[in-house]
Amino acid sequence: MKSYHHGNLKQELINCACRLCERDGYTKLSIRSLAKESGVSQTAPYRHFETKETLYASVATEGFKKLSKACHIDADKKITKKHLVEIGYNYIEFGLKNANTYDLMFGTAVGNFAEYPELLESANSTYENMRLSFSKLASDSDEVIAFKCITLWSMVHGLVGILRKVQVVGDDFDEGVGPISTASVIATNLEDHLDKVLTGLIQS
Amino acid sequence: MKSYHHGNLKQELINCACRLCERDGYTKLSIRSLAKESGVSQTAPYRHFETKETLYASVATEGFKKLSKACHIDADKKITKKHLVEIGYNYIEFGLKNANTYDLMFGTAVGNFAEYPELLESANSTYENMRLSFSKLASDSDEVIAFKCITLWSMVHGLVGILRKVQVVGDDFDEGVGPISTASVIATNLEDHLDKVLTGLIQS
DNA sequence: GCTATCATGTTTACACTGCTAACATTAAAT
DNA sequence: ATTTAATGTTAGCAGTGTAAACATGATAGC
Repeated sequence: MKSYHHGNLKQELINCACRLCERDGYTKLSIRSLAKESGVSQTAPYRHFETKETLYASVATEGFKKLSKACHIDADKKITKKHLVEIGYNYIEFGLKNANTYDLMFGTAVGNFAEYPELLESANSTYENMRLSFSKLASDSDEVIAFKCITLWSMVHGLVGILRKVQVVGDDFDEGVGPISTASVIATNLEDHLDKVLTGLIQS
Repeated sequence: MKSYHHGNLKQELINCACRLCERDGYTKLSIRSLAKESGVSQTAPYRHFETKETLYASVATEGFKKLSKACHIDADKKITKKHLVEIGYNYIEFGLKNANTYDLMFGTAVGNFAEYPELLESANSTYENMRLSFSKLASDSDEVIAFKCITLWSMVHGLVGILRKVQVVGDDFDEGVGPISTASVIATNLEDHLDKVLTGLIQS
């Protein structure tokens, strides 16, 4: 006894899209398959998402919320360098374990965040969280804090990219000092690595 | 008086694809439009590229060759830290000026480089060039050299990603210490920034 | 030089996609 | 109770990747 109106279609579409995006990558996701999965007509999603990019933006928004949570450090306690390393580590872990969603968040599938207020908000809040943590480590100026924060972010962001690129090739290629094995070494000693870089960053 | 056989179709398709990919982004590129552009039937490209991914791989290969060239330092002269900063700067410049091609090289459009020998070769050779430059700076062990090299690479790779993501939003958003203006500061002082990070890296 | 072969190009066709327009149903507002 | 707006459906367009069957012509062996 299915009613004509679904009742909760938008949220169900988003949930479904998040699941399928992460499972198969966002390129494999089609609005039509999504509609079928929710037992609704092919064009029903268009009542809730103007274009496919709008749907992508919703998935990316969810992604930033999860990333925010993964990188959150309890604000009450005193922040040490160890905490920052932890943030970086958690960031990288998120990027590697949610690789397909991560692509949607940082790739070009969603062109301009400013067109999607919720997305812009969730992305900015991820940044604000990180910045707050840095601000509790030392009494730097706002500019220096922001600078360090962006430096850490680009560092871990870059590592996610390189590690992923190198992982898929497989490790029977460059025994020794090639990019694959080197990246592996970095990956297995991530905390050490982040610690070194952050030490340089914090002291300067 | 056009002959049935084109004569140089494969190379023309690659050139055309490189141009269109960089102009419109690889998602806008279709095999059919490419064929039309070369004045040939819709399915002719399939005689030269098994799938669309194979075509992508060719474009990415060209990309790595250009990147290699952009990051090349003349091997004869003595390498100083300044040269490494220059490499990093050139890398970032390439990533920003060839953003769409860069996506193809480091995104997920081409899944596994190992399936495309020429691509794997050109990507590895980019890495080897960089590693060679590092090896001429100090007498580190191969492992340390590789480590530093991957660290610089992930650093600049991450900066390209963050800078691009933040650029499209526009700079009338977060006056002061938001990610946009901070990234702008880093961008306009790229040499300084790389110098700082590299100094920490080289001394450790 | 003649012919068989094979690389390369064409035509046709299928299943899929994003998206629009016109219409149907029902919940909410007046 | 009636109007209206939100949400759903159906039909259809133009475009896509790709496979199969066929056409053409360059080239290799006789």
